[in-house]
Amino acid sequence: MPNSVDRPSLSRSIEDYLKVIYKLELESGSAQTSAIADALAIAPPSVSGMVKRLADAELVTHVPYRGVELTEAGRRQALRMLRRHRILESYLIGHLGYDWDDVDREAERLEHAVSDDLVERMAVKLGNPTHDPHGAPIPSAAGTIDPTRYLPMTEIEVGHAGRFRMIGDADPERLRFIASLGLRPGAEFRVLDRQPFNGPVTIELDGDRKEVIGFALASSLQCEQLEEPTLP
Amino acid sequence: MPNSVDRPSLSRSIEDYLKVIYKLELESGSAQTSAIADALAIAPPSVSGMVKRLADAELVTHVPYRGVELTEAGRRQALRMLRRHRILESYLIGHLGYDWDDVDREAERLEHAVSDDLVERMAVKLGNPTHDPHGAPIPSAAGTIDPTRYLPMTEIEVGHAGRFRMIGDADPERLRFIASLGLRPGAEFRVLDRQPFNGPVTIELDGDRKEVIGFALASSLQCEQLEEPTLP
DNA sequence: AACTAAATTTATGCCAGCCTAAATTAGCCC
DNA sequence: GGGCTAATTTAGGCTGGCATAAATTTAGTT
Repeated sequence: MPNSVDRPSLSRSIEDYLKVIYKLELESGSAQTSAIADALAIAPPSVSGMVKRLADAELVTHVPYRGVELTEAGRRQALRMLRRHRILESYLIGHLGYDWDDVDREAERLEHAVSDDLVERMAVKLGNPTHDPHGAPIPSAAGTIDPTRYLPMTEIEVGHAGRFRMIGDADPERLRFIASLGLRPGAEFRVLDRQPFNGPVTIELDGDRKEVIGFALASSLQCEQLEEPTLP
Repeated sequence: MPNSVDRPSLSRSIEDYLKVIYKLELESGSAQTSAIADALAIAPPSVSGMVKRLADAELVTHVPYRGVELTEAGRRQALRMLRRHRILESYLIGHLGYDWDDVDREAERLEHAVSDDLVERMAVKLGNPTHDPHGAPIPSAAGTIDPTRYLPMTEIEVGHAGRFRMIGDADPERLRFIASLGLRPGAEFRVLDRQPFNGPVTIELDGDRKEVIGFALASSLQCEQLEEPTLP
């Protein structure tokens, strides 16, 4: 089986664009120029230029003034980057003593440099995990990913129990705050109170009453709503 | 202690130039434009251009038409790269199952991406080694390096014993050949015969007679000549 | 239907790093 | 010291990837 070598190996920039476009499609269904520019902290015209190149390389399709969509090849590459990132995070935490909250920067640097071979070696050392320490699913080497969608904590109904599944965020400060509340992937809680407009959510966790504050925070906590309250 | 952050962090290209210039200075005492171009597999005019930028950044001094010399800052950066490379090689071999002979490519990619923090974490996991698996000395985090110079195997006198110390080469084929002879850093041998002009060297190793062939090969084997023959 | 605000694209320009071709310099030989 | 050769530098060009300013399109009023 002649490994699919001799693909031109994407530039660091292109890899970042694909990753961001993938995330935007997932979160909001579409990837618009200004959203990409925002996420990459560059000016919108620069995105227009790159989008042209990505479309030429058939990694995205582009409808002018409307936004961009990953092609099959583009999605494959994006998932490959996501796998690298999450395997790297897992390895750095598991084998090199990195903390939950500050591993993202390092993984971000390395994901553009490691070979597929090294990623797979790390995966083996980790026991081929399917989820990273933040609870996020790790795409398989073949490019498939667990499609389960969870709810933001802000949408779980008052009185219901929930299980915290993953944190879709990499900001160290937020991660530290979440960890300080005792929220880890798999943790079960009950929603005691909830303010409208994605306001604070009050939960009971491990017998304690805790307040989860801030729109960006509670809405980035991906949870599953449990049918039967587990804390009656 | 405000860590020396906010240095502009050298580009990948610049890091490669500094590494190559360091090696050339070490091997032949001077670093000339064409030698740099050769080592990096780029055209000489490109080197001229980069040398100008390196000189502007005070990483090298440049005497037109004469060559280039690392400044103190340049040498510091070169040693930092060497430390990264050798720690990475050691870690990949020791903890991720890489082989002696094909670890170089991976380390070469990673050395531009890893953070100093990660390098030091790997060094700790390895027990702060002073030499890598090829026998090459690893610069300290402070930027000092074991200055010991060994002899190429081709210069050890017939009848004398020697100790193999390090292989100054990364070519996988050569490394495999050397490994197949049983030559590992620390191995002791006796020179039985030696052809002039860096020709083949015949040695006795572990009781067997072996022939080390090829100029580039035997001369890249750095050895120490033992005063008292150990195999009488 | 026309006007306006916001998003997007086009037009230009800059820098890093590479290239080739042409000009320059160094080193050597007689 | 003149001339040849090899090494080096200058000149000019290209691509990737960013920027700003100006033009264009979309969408939401009214």
